[in-house]
Amino acid sequence: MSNFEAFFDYIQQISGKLLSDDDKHLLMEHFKPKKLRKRQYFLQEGDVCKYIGFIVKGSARTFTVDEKGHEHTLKLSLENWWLADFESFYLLTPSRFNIEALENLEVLQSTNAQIEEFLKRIPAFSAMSNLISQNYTIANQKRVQAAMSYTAEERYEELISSYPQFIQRFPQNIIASYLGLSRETLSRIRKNFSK
Amino acid sequence: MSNFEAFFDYIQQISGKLLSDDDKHLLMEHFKPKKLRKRQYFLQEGDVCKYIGFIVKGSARTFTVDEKGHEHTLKLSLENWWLADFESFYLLTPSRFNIEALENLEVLQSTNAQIEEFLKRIPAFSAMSNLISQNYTIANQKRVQAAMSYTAEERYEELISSYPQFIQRFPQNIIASYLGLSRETLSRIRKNFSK
DNA sequence: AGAGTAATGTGATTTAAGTCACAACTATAA
DNA sequence: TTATAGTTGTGACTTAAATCACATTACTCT
Repeated sequence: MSNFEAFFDYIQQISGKLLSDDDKHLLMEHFKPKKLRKRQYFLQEGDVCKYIGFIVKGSARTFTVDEKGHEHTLKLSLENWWLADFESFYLLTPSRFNIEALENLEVLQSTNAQIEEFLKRIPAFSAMSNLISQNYTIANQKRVQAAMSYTAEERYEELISSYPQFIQRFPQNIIASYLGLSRETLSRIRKNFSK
Repeated sequence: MSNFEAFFDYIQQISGKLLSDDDKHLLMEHFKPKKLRKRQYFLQEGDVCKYIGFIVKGSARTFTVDEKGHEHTLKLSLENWWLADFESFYLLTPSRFNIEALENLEVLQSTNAQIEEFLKRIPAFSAMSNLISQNYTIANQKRVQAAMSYTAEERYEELISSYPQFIQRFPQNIIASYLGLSRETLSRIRKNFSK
């Protein structure tokens, strides 16, 4: 099935290791395809994040809603990214986040217990996991730095250079909430930019 | 040596696995004790972060200086934490950060190549590493959320509840730069608080 | 012990960004 | 195809926090 081919390629490419036929069967057996339509929820605030999803097609955002009703987008996720609230997923605690499909979404999903199995039994999976952890750590560090040290304009420029796809693919109100800005401020920054 | 005892305890406690005598010898052979006096640098901007340190005693901060000369503290680190710019350490790229001892500092340090060896050869070390990655991911997620969604007051309250030690141990200008505030604003927030 | 440096407090002023309000435009769905 | 909801732009006003300036207090180093 083509979904899985892309997934296998991803694991092999990141890890630099090959998956055996047995490995592939194990993964196919325990990763379940799941489809969400635009605006459906992968995870709702208060629920435990039981599944981690590998995005085959589509996009999603992870966000909170504060007391004033403002949404704060923590993460935007595209094809070949992992989708979960890792805090809730690892610790099995209720999530403070919502994860919503921004476009029709196809994921391959599995549980924490299964992931532990894959890590033990599939060397390529384990190597991929370690590298992904590293990348997340690096990306998070950058994001913290940007949030703390940069002005609104600088954060927008940084986003354009790091994730140009986001600008194309997501509406401005989502981008604004990802950058920690009001949509009006983002609109004004864009106006200055185009000059 | 007592330095290593605390280190071994840490690994065993986090991983839930025991270190064999061989494991311990391997670690002692390749983790080198290093002392820094207050205000000395563990890492300077522009250098590659060749070493990761396990803090046995003391504290440090990871920070950048922007064009206006303002310092932004990304991370504060205490005993039993790991000290490195992970981006530079993993990728061997020049670091954008400085890491400075805030108090006299004792670390056990090792290189990326050695860490790879420990991960392969010491199950307790590998298990510890995976759990630490998880914890970092969770902590970073919280920090991003706080930076993006919370007001100055809320960030200060959150710090008090998450890391009360920080308030005792670090001067206010450092805390302010960690929270992404001017020192004056932090001073005023504290004034309100004590009422 | 005393000079020099670093850390903190506080008022006055400025500024970046948020908020509010409304208009214009663009999807989407019945 | 028209009604409805969602998205974007823009002006007027407000506000949280930064900046500037100076006083006070606490370290630390020889």
